[in-house]
Amino acid sequence: MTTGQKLPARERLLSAAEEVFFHRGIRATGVDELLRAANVSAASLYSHFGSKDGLVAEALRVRLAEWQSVWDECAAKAGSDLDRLLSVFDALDAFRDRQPAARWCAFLATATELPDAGEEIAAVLAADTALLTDRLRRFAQPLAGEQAATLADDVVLAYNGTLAAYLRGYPQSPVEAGRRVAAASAAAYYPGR
Amino acid sequence: MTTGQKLPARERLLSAAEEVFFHRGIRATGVDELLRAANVSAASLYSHFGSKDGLVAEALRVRLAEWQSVWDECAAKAGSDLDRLLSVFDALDAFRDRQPAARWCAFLATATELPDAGEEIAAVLAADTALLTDRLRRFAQPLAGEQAATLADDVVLAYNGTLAAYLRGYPQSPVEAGRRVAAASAAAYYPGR
DNA sequence: CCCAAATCAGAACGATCGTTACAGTCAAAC
DNA sequence: GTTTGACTGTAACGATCGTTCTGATTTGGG
Repeated sequence: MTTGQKLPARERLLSAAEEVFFHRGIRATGVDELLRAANVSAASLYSHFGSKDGLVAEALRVRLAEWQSVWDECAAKAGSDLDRLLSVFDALDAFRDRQPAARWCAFLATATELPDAGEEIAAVLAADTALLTDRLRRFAQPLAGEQAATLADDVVLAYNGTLAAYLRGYPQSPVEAGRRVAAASAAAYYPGR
Repeated sequence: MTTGQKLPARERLLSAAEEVFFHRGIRATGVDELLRAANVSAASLYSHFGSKDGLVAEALRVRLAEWQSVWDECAAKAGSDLDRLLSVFDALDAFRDRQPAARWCAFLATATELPDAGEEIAAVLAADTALLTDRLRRFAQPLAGEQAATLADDVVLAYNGTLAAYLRGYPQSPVEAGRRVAAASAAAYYPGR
């Protein structure tokens, strides 16, 4: 089966939600299909999460926390200011290695699938963008000084483009291309060059 | 009303589909809601397009043709090889001026919303990517020579990132940032520098 | 052992989905 | 003036949606 049998129902639900919602799509996956994948009864879902949207929100929160911790590790390994700025691409590689389920970015996909999402879901999507921008602005500061915010914009854009490349199927090596583009952008901000 | 009353039903359907499918979402919009927006009866929809998916596919084909023609105009105005390569961003500005309906990219949004889309829809999405890559590789040739394909990859990635920026709400000026990123990438390929 | 919490299977709810059928209306073409 | 074709409004189809309910079964701690 897709999920270990001995975990409590709550964990099985989150695990199945990650697999099926972010791979086949949230709206494309009925609750019954999810329950079958998680090997869980309907009552368990609604007692734990209140609604399908509640489960989606919690799955997104879990995913955001894991993404942040993976990025933490990659950023800590960076040997230079530039490496630290580009560590978001290392994190993308590492994250996708252990989460091969999602077709592209779970947060952007959710924003597309649920344009009228409740505030609980919207808050997680906003937190993802906030994590990205805050951290990249901090990492860009030693490289670009006063222009750190603009360089961060460039890296976010390259990051967006890398994620969308998984969806489009082009370019074929998204992280490689994204890192190259981000590095070229960063080079333009080096003082004295 | 949203649509002129004197156009034939087929045109009203396509116009409403563009507005409502690509703004509120395809799955989020029921057929009944679309029929009300188009001021058309259900029988007209199914006699003209066969199914909801058929209408989606035709709306995407129309949109792709318009996008291509807008890009044609912008590319023709380019004053240099670099301008021609970056004209895809001018086209994005021009296209979104007259099509303020879509939340971000109709093709990538459809790929997200309908991961199991039929081949009719999938063909239009593939055609969009093919248009993008073929043209950008041609435009990149005078700038990057043998590395034209790689430069085209970079520009596609910056273009992807620009589109996704509309969805994420960041960076706040997507086209401006996308153009800047693409230009920085292109500069790295100039021969003799 | 016993109690209480967790979880189960399964039926059923009303709502909405995409689609089809039916009969009536209108305008132009012959 | 009649015929034809496009289009209309409305009702209904079966399927699926998210959710709730009932009642039995399992499970772990005192």
